[in-house]
Amino acid sequence: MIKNVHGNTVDHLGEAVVAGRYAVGAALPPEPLLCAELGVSRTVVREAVKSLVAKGLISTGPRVGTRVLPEEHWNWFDPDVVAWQSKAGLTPGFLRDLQDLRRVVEPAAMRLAAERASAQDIAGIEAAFAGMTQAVHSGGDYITHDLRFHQGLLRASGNRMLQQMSKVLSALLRTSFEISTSRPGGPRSSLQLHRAVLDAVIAHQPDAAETAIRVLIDGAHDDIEEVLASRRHLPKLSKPASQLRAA
Amino acid sequence: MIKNVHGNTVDHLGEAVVAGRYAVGAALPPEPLLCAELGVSRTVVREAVKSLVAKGLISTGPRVGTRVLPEEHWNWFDPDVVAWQSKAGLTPGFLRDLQDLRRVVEPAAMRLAAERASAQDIAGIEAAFAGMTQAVHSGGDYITHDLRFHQGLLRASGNRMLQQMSKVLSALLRTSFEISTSRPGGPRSSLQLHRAVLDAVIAHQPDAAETAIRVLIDGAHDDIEEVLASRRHLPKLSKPASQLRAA
DNA sequence: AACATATTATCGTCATACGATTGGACTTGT
DNA sequence: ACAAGTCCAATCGTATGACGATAATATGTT
Repeated sequence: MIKNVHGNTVDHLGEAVVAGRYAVGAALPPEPLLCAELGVSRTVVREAVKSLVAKGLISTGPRVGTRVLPEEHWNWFDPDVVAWQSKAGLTPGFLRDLQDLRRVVEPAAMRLAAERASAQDIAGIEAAFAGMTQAVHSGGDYITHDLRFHQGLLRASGNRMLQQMSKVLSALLRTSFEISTSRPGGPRSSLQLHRAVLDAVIAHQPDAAETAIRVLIDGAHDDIEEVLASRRHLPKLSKPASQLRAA
Repeated sequence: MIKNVHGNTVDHLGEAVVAGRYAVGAALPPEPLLCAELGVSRTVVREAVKSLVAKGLISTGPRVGTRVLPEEHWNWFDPDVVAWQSKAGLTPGFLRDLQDLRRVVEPAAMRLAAERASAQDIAGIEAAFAGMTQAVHSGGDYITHDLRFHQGLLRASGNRMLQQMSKVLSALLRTSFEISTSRPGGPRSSLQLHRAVLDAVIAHQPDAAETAIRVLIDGAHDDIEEVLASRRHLPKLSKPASQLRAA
């Protein structure tokens, strides 16, 4: 279980902060206490704290302690931060932000991809699509290939920043996937929609690519909104898969 | 000059990595050497290295050393990373990525801002605009207020991720500003364009807001492309202001 | 009551030592 | 000579102890 002390410590502290275990502006326990709690040396605690500082989660200072920064300082494009948030439970607000982002970014990225995608890009996306197809027909890890599919398309946009968003958006895609698989015929129809996007990109048709991805996104959007509406009384949506299957 | 050892060390190393002083995949000097170079203890070097690891710039391992990761791992939404890149010199490729991003994000964000902006948001943006106006007429720090203006609008979108992009986009805005001020009547006409955006947001008119920001963005876009085209023979565009004034 | 001063909790930095990992050199057997 | 297994050493990883630096709090003085 224990692999490397530093990584575990960063995850533990990062998770605790993102989950809201310490209020914004409040101080974490002093370093000696954290050492005792986690059973590691001060060296490890300090390096872990520095990592969280680098991600904008906390700030430190002599006498003032280690304090949780307001959320607007958190680096929401950091894969770790998003992972911790996902683990702690995706709040409706966070999901909505992700949906906004996706609706802004993916259509534009598809346009760029249709204009710029290289043969290598296409090959990678085709491979991902093949994996999705196989997963639907003969069983397999659909979500992984689905993520690769979207990641490949963003990469094909040839833009560093758009590319990086795939890491963040994958949190939304995962949730979306959990929902769509709970409906009859979800994956099969989804497969066609994905194919349409890829075909448009291959044919270098930005308009068609944008239209196709919009259909895909809107479907996922409606699914998620429906679930959010039906669960409005719950503060958080954690472990979406199990909750949805129970619904 | 020397404020805090850790911050200086992180900046020094981060700058060196982003500037390409060490090739991708190559190893930085071993920790003891870095200690000697920078005149700090190993503790400081290690914590600085951990910070860069947290930002996705490098990875470490026993015997393998501290190696520079491929650029796709770099966290381009981290304010520090962008700042180091700006300091090292904005490459044409980086500027183009930023322009793509801006053209994707800002119009959509203006729509959201027009729908959701609170009175407090508006007040902040008005204050920034007042600062811009004053800077144009009676002299002052135009760029700071300009950045606040755009930052305020992104904040008004009510979306955490869009909000964070202001930090990244400000690198582009700064460059754009340097260029526009070098043309006759640049700031004055720019002021009108900004006013149009703000008015549309206040009036809750998403379409008008999007149209207005597009005009603003396209103007900046053309300016930058023109400069990039005229300087195609130069590998990097660093210190754009002085270079442009000399042109 | 206002201001200057001392106290102290907490992080910041340094120094040293040893453990853990891994790439490369070395040895060995065929 | 070559392949496979073994050993070695470079480098990061972790632990410990000490002292300096900083800023909030308490204290004292006018």
